[in-house]
Amino acid sequence: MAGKRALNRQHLESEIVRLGRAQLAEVGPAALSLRAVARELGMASSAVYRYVDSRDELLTRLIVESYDALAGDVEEALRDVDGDDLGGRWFTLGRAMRRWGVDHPHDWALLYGSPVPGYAAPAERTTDPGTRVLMMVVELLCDIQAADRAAAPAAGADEARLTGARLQVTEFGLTEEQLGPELFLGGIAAWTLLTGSVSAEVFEQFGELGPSYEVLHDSNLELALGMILD
Amino acid sequence: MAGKRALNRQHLESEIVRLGRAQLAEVGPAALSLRAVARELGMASSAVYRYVDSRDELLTRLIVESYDALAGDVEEALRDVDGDDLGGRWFTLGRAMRRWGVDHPHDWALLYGSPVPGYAAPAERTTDPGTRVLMMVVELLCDIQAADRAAAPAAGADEARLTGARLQVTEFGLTEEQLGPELFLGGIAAWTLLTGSVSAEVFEQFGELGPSYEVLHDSNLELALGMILD
DNA sequence: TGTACATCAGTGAACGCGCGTTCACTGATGTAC
DNA sequence: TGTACATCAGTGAACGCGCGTTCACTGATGTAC
Repeated sequence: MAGKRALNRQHLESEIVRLGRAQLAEVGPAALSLRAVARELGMASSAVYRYVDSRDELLTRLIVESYDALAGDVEEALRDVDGDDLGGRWFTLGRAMRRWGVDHPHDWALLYGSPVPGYAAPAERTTDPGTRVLMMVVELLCDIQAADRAAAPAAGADEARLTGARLQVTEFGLTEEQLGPELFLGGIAAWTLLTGSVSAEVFEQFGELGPSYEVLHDSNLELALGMILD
Repeated sequence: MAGKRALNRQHLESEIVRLGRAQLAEVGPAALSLRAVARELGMASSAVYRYVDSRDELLTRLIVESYDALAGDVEEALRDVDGDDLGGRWFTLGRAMRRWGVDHPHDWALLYGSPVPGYAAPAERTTDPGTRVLMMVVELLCDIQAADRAAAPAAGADEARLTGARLQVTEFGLTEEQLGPELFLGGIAAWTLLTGSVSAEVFEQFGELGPSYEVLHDSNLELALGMILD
């Protein structure tokens, strides 16, 4: 039995998320409206409540789905790269991330932009998908350390900074043998520069530079890599 | 003559912006409402139109005022620093910027977060205040070059990247003798890492790390400095 | 296979609220003579 | 200094629109015997 209802349900659930995403692109997360989705679906506004608990829940679904789409793209890009090519992995990851951000600017804003006022993402649903790409970076960092190719540590790293970093490394479930504090700090900076670079383009912080943003991003990736590798 | 009207006008204009800023912090830029401001002012909603052209104009005023407040804070912090202490200038600028962002998270979001859907900032009013801090970084870069203390350029900077950078340097009204393309690219990366670092904290992208963010920021500043100085 | 009952999908009205902006108007402040 | 007129501030009603969410209800799909 196909299960007419089950099928319809599946279809409508995905339609709602799809239309929600279109909404998002037009009016932004703060103005995301269930009524507008219902309208577009040709249903009474009350009907969508059969499929979605509330406006905020739709937002959560959009967030989770976006994190997964981004991580999926990055993962796929990394599949074609030789694991031993540490620098190549970083560039590939960084470029795939930019690609996704530029292709889905509003989804990028949802993940890495300003928080939505009045909405708090439920950690138990967003944390795991939200850290997938970061985890790939951490993996890369560990491989860099294993290959003994970590960048020379920054000059002025005092003790306070290093003990803080050690703490956070253990919070990731890693030991210092797997990921030293200096390399960890370099990784955080590299990650921050990476996301900042994509955000700068997506949010047009330098105006409309056009294709130059791609060149800038490569330059940023290069400099970021210098903080973790060599 | 004091000019009762002129005085009142001045007072109300600043009150409107002040209340608008409070609004912003509560509901975000997308939901910024003139009616709510009027309510808080105890006036009819139509009355604020004597002082503000439209909702979007209020948003513009908030943006311009925020850029100026941020730049003012940074400028003031820099006044206490020896101009020859190039590294000190960078740290001071970077820390002042973080301070302001952390103290005014919603204003930071307005300047460096997701664009407000349906609103386009009028370039003729926002560009100048919006680039004041960046200009201080550019000044620093020029001074670094003049002191012949630019960081060693990144390894893989190919010709395409450098000519792109040269173009942008001239768009800043500078010559290559004042600011070379490699240093310019380092400056962009440093700036991007700086804003990304503040945004990561303000937008709580690593969750609530608490005081660790300050330590991370210092680490990021240090690594960013390595891309421009030495 | 057919019937009886339970489940689910979708409706439409309602509640109570919000918004930006315009417009004709009253009453106070300012200005020119 | 006083009066006549012009300017400005603020009102309140209105237009036309939006929203999230609940609730009693109809009619279709599914299930157990």
